[in-house]
Amino acid sequence: MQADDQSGDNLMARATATQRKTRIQVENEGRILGAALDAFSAHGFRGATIDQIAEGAGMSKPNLLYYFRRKQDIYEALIAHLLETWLAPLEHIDDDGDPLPELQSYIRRKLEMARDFPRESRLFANEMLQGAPRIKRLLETQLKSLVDEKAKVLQGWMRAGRLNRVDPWHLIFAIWSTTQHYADFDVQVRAVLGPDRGGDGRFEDAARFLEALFLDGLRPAAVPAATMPRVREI
Amino acid sequence: MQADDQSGDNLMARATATQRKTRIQVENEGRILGAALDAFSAHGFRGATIDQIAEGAGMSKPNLLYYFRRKQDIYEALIAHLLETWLAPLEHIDDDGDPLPELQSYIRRKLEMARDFPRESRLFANEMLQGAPRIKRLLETQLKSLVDEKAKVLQGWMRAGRLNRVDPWHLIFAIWSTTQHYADFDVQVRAVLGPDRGGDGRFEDAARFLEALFLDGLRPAAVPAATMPRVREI
DNA sequence: CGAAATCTTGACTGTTTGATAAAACTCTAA
DNA sequence: TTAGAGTTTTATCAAACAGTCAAGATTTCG
Repeated sequence: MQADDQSGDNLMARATATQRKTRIQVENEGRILGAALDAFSAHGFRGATIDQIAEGAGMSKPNLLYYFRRKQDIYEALIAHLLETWLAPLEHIDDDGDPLPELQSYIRRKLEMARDFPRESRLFANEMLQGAPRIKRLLETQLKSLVDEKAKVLQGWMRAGRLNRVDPWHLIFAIWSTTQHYADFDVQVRAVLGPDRGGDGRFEDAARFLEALFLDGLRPAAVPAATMPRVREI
Repeated sequence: MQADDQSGDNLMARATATQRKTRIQVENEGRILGAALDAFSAHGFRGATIDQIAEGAGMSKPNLLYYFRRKQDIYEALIAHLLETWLAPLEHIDDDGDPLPELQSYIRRKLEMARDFPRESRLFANEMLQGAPRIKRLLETQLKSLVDEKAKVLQGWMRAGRLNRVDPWHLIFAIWSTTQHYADFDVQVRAVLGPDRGGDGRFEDAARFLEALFLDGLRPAAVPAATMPRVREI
């Protein structure tokens, strides 16, 4: 652990004690973070500029810097908030549930996030492309332990013959990559599908395809009953 | 097609006619493009700086600008070269081959590219994240027609009962995303797999997993012979 | 109301960045 | 060997950039 605990909250510095947020503060910070999400998700940390964000938020640069003292503070506020929501669906996978429905709803949720929060997905992708300099430690601790935990759930299902035996870590990677692809590579997806199929229906088509791929691909094979435990009802 | 055919070759401009490249030219352009690939793939077009690239190439900034007059020229030279190599594996899919082996070798080739050319993969990803401003037209024409062509090959196999019926376009997206994930999200993959499994063996594990996922998932289902054409020998 | 707290702005600073000009140097081929 | 093509460097520029400051405007609340 280290001591770089800047919580994007520079107002604390000038106030003597912790204090409630003003109406204007809430409003402006929201506008700033929204504009910053646009900028950072499209151009990365270095490529985005404060002027650009300020313009997107409809305020002057010094005014923006009144709420977030440094460019980094805005970025870190976004990243911190991002990680929370980004991992929620994975946490939701339930050991007591049935394998295929659990995976199905996980895939669906991740795909919905790609559809509804594409900027967040791109921000995350951008951070990864840069080598995750700001969150590498978090990935190695928080993320790793969460994924390890869920991988063991999947392994349990596989041992019970309720799921085809594959590497559970790589399975999770595959679900991440295929779903997030529809946010991160949206331009490409639209361009390749063309005006007809690249419209709003593309997410439903993707959902259908991904369920076919993962669920059929992972359904336990029909093998002689002697060599493998019976599949439970689903 | 359009007329923006700047082939990153600004030396033509000052020479009266097309001329052969000097030893030094070849050497320096190579060093520049290598350093630029590092910079652009990690920080995107806006985030990368000429100074950074010049330093990576071991030369002064004005010297670099002698070979490529503008930052954009370097970037465009990279992108142009990238698209060629990036689509080669897809073109290689053979209508006359057998479905599963063809897919298997395509997946393997794409995964090898993620392993051997991660910077190229990240450069491409970065361009996508920014909305592909410089190659959108190419995606809509060249890429689309190539993917359409191969999707029809897959559809033919599906109609013949040699491949499970899924959306072929989304199948191609899935292969792209899962394989490129190992280049673009490399930090995350390493962090999650940990020091033990995140080493050099991760690509072989990934290959094993992806083949299990795609090939088992796409193998034609065992259905009554009457309802579906017989599977050809493979 | 009116004073304190909060918010906004214009003007500014030092630095980085993309790009240019011209002089100086090096290589190459006749 | 030497003229000229090709290469490198020094010096420089204007714009873009992150961030500061103090003064003015607005909101909040007793």
